[in-house]
Amino acid sequence: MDAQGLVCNSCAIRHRAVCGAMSDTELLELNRISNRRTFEAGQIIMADNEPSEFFANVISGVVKLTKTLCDGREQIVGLLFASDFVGRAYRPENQFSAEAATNTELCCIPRSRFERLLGKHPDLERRLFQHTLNELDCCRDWALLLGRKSAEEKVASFLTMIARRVPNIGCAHSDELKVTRFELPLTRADMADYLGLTIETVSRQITRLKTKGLIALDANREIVVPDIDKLSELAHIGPEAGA
Amino acid sequence: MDAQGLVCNSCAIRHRAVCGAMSDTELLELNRISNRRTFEAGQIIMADNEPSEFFANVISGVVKLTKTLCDGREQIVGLLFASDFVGRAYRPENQFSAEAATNTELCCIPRSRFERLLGKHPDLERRLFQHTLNELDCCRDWALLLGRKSAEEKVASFLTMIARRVPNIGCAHSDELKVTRFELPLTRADMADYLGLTIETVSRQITRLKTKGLIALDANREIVVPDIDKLSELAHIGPEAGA
DNA sequence: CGACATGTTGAACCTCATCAACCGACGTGG
DNA sequence: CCACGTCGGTTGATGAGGTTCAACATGTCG
Repeated sequence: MDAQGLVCNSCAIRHRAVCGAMSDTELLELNRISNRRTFEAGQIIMADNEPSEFFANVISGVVKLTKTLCDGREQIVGLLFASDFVGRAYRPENQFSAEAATNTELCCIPRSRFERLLGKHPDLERRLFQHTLNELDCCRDWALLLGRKSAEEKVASFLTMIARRVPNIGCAHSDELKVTRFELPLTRADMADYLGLTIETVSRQITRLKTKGLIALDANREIVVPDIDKLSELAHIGPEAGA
Repeated sequence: MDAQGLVCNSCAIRHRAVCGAMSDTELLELNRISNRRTFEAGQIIMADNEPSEFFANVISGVVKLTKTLCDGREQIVGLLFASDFVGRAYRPENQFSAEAATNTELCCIPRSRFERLLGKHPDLERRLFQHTLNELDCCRDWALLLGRKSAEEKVASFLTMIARRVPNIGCAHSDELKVTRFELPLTRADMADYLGLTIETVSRQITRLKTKGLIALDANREIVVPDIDKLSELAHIGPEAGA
């Protein structure tokens, strides 16, 4: 039974998440074995190379997947947003750790039960497969960014991606003027780890974009983008890439 | 019917490729709809953002997946070796182009027929899914490399990965002395595009490894690694990562 | 208030990119 | 047969883009 007594049926991410594959009756079954959990920013959800006993859907918040070298260098190899799936099917442990980047709400499902479900419902498995294919596409976009883009392009790419995937903050003129406004879900340190840069470089590039007039900061984490097209042009993002 | 009259049953990659999921009778079906094709080094197999009419298994050779920025910067976002799968299920086009890095032999299957097969054989789909999961793992390893490793570590990582995935060349002392010896399937330019470096840096790092005694060159493309453990130590590769 | 975390800015340094010259192998055509 | 161009690769000199180290600013919490 769901911890909060909520039913999957009314779940905010029901249609976009893997559960979108399931019929109402199947959802009842899923509902019985899933439970919501919250993680505070910084908490480890799944540890590197340790078996985890559950899978999860992200309901709200952002989860970062990180790899760490023995000498402490760190790289974020994936970001998960609402409706994304956490965990590695067919293998109990990941080769990276999953950590809450912000306060996060997850819908958790015990590993064994979910795998049984996968075996029974080909539609569910197919849906998860497609999710994985999309993740692979994103990862490859990111490889291009990490290997070939300048610091400025990296930061601009990151901001355009976040603008697309994070709920926008309404403001008076947002609709008429196409102003985009959102809260950064990551610290400068996390941004650096995601972009293959240092904190200082990220900070400098942000002030550079600011002086260029491409973005404005209402607070350290609150970004206003007057013209998202200009920003993404600077980012050298191909058609529909970036997330 | 297979072009060479070969049956899948006796295929060299039968057990490692996705077809490993299929029974003998199913293989007969697969055999009817598949055909072998060869591609010379440099030939495009699937073009960026263009629908391709077939999927394929790599039988021999190496295929590179590349993304190109509008200004010509290029990044290889994946390498495929024998038994790997080419193509994107559930979507006719890729967001990158697939190109033969060496002379390559592929086992091609028409897109529509293969997708019908996928629908009929959940085992096949599961197998392809697992293949995709592995590819995603590799891609994330590579993100760590691209984002956080030095040029020397990158080249060392690349060589250890290739040593593991490419058929080794036998030589007199290879067995007793644990000497690894293989042919590089990529030009320096391709290596640079894979590692997020320039040709010159790759070349310099190779000569550096040579003077350090970590590798030796019999020819430009023929690498001898006296002690693979030392090399992979320098590469800072975690447990079982790198491919 | 002080301690701590997050973020910005400055100066010096270093890795790697850039530009350029050069080498050897190979193929081609006069 | 040799001159020539091309391709893959190496090496050198130079400089720019990012890192590193350090100081400082701001905000939050006990």
